[in-house]
Amino acid sequence: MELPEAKQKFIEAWGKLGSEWGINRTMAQVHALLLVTPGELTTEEIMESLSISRGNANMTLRDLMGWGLVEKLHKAGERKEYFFADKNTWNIARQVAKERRKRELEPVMKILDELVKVKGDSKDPEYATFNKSVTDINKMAKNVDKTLETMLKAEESWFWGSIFKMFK
Amino acid sequence: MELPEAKQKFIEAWGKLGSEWGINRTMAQVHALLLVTPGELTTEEIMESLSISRGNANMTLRDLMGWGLVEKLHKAGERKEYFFADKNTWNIARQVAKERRKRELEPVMKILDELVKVKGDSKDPEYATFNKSVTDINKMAKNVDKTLETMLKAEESWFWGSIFKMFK
DNA sequence: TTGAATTTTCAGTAATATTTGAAATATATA
DNA sequence: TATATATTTCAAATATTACTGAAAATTCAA
Repeated sequence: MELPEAKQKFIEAWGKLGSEWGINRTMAQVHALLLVTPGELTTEEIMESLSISRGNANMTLRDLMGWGLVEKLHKAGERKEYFFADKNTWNIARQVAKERRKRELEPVMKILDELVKVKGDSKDPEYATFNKSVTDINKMAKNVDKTLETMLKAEESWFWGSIFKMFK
Repeated sequence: MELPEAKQKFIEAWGKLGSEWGINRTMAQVHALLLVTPGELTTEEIMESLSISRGNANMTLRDLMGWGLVEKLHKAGERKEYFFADKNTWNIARQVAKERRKRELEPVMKILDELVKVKGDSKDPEYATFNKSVTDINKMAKNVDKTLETMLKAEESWFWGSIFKMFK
């Protein structure tokens, strides 16, 4: 396989994976493009390369910056803005984990905390079932949250090293 | 908060979380409904409870069974089918991990394995950047895969216990 | 078998999400 | 300040995904 085709495949695969995980395809594709590009790209080049409109490119890049995955660069004497992605895979994973934790896990945990407090007659199967499910899910959410917290602070090699000690 | 309202909130929250993670809202809601219901429900009861059509209920239940999250039950002398969910949270997490690994991680890993093999001139920044990103992502994917494998085999308390030893 | 009860299918419709493109706004330079 | 260049916005168009409802198929008891 030649490089241009390989890049294309990578962009497609990353886009598909993103869409399966609630991230819009174009956003994942722009990210992928920047990951396999040395240096920086202009909006124009991204539009061209992925055949997307100016508006789409602009909004997508803004979103990616909001996720902390992409940054802007101004070159001296140039009007155009240049975009590049952090290519450190561990940083990417952490950044995604951090944002999803904040945007999705936290709100759900807030609701679960409310629901765990709901009182009722523990002899009533309706209540007992509700309470058990909510309590268990709440515990799991807290475990996931703690694990993410550790991950966010960790060095990559330490983190996987610790994980793999589990196998033995 | 009263039980019926609390159930409603739980179903909504689970549905929202699902949709943020690439699982359709109705599917997550039906699952949530079964999680807070003691015993089993018929298609009719699910339709009624969530205000969805027969067709939707039928397809959603089939999908949930495909994910291994819901099972059918036949009661002696009855024509109707009854549905219930496994309420063990650890089983649910494992089941979801297992399916997503198979459906999404595996296909991506197959592509990454191809892309890692692509040859080129390591002096060429285009190639070097592509190769580094793909190789790094491939490594991370393999680490995630191994971790999932461990999780799939593990007892809940052992798994979290091991994870939390990492904190110290 | 027959037929009532139940489940399944799927074409058509509805709801959501994404994308476009052109106008409005902003910005740097001369 | 004027002008060319670049960015942003957002209503409308398109594409994608999910849902409905009724017809077809299946199932089982009589």
